Amino acid sequence: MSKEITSRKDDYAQWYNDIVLKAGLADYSAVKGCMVIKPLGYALWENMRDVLDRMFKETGHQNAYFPLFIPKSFMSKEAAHVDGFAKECAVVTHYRLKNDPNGGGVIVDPEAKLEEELIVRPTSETIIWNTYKDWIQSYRDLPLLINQWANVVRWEMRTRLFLRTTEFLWQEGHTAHATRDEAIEETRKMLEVYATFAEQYMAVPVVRGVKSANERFAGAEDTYCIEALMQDGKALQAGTSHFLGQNFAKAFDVTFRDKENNLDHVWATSWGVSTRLIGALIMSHSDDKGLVLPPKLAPMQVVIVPIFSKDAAAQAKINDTAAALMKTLRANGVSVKYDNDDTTRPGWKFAEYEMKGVPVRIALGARDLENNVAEVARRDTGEKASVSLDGLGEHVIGLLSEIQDNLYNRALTFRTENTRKADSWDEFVKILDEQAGFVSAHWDGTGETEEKIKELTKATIRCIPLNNEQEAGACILTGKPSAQRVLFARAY
RNA sequence: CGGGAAGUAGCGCAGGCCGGUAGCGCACCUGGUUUGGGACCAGGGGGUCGCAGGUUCGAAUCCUGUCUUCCCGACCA
Repeated sequence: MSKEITSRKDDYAQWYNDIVLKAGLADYSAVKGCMVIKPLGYALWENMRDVLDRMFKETGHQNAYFPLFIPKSFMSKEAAHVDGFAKECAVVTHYRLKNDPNGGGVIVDPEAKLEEELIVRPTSETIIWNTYKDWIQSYRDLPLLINQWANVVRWEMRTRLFLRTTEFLWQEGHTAHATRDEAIEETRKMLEVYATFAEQYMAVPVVRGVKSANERFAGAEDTYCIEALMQDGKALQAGTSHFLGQNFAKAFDVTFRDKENNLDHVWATSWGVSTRLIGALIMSHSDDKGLVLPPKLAPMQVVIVPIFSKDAAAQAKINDTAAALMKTLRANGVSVKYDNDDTTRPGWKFAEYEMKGVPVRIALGARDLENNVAEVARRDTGEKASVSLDGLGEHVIGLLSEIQDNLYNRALTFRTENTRKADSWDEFVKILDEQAGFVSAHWDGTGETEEKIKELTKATIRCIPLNNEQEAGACILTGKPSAQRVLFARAY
């Protein structure tokens, strides 16, 4: 296997693939469009999931689980929803195989055709709302705040590791409320949970905003989103939170009695983030040496690499020093590994842990111990320093926190530098072609104009930022009046 | 489904025009020396050259067909 990875600047897509494959996050699988998430990738997902799950519970949500299969008829109950998902559904038509009477392998048993086909969930609104009908009778049953950790399948034409796979892992929250305002508040609250997670844990700065009608979730009244900017200047939708109005409640007839005994449909939200976040993480921080992980999510935060010594006493001292350091770090909740594998050499280990994104590496050799120091290398900047063994544990803990902050600040600076205002069509196109990034520009508010801009430039409206500054202007394409700028970009 | 490219060892590739013993790098196995940025020496294992036909004394190589994969579009978290 080649040890080199393609440079970010030469071929960003290839660089991204190299990182995923060579750092050992995931692999292509036997099933086209699906991927195998390898232990490192899965450990990362577990860490993300643990933090998010805690945040969901702190905001009053409970986990539940709904079926993988959805009766086909459910999909047609909400008109916009079926329009959005019909083109990418996997369908189960039979429930049995049999030996091929003509020899060879097995065939689908034609006798075993399902009366009603089952859809492999592309998202669970329909099956969940069909269930909520039975769970909700009274305002006393509200709000209903449920989250599900699950896999979903969307039969996409083209896939990319983590960013768009046929099957992916995610969480989907589905809530029901007595009032419109309460549901909107929930939608915004969960958006803020996502934004906090992205910024404080992933160290990825995000723009909180609302989608234009064209980009809205199929069946939503409003789609809120967090948008991040990747290192190649393309935007990535990192999470969405939808205000569903009463659309699904009406489609599945979910009603409740309020305190005055009036009957009304409930108000709904849904929100989700997926393994795509791992793609966002990679494309925000990593470099030509491989993955760079934020300390708060890294499965391994510190690795200690011994420089073996032939002198048994010196070697024993190296082992003892490492053991003491590990004890201190573990007592402080830091995950640390002592890599005393003697079949690979230090240089190989250095490169390997850089590829895997381990935030801090400590090298311990006889020469260091004579001077009562260790070599401490940080992954984010590549800096190496000799640090005294006295208080090394505290130093490392501080360094992890510093790396976390540095990654966020670096990404924020990148985004700030790559967010530009355009006031004319020429300027708009020029920025997209020559510099990429977010472009803040006036738009006349119509779907037709948005569509036209997408056709001409491949750029879409990523969002209308929340608390957007109101400013009179003219649409960059049509010149019609506009009350505010919106954020455009080419996107994943 | 349109437009490109490629299928040869686990991975990455050469060979192909000009048909004649199937090669290289990495990885793997054994033994030894090593260990401060992807070690070195010696030895070893592994391939019906995508598949099916054809031409030929002889095909990885030429011809025909076919299948698959990847990249670029349409679709999208």
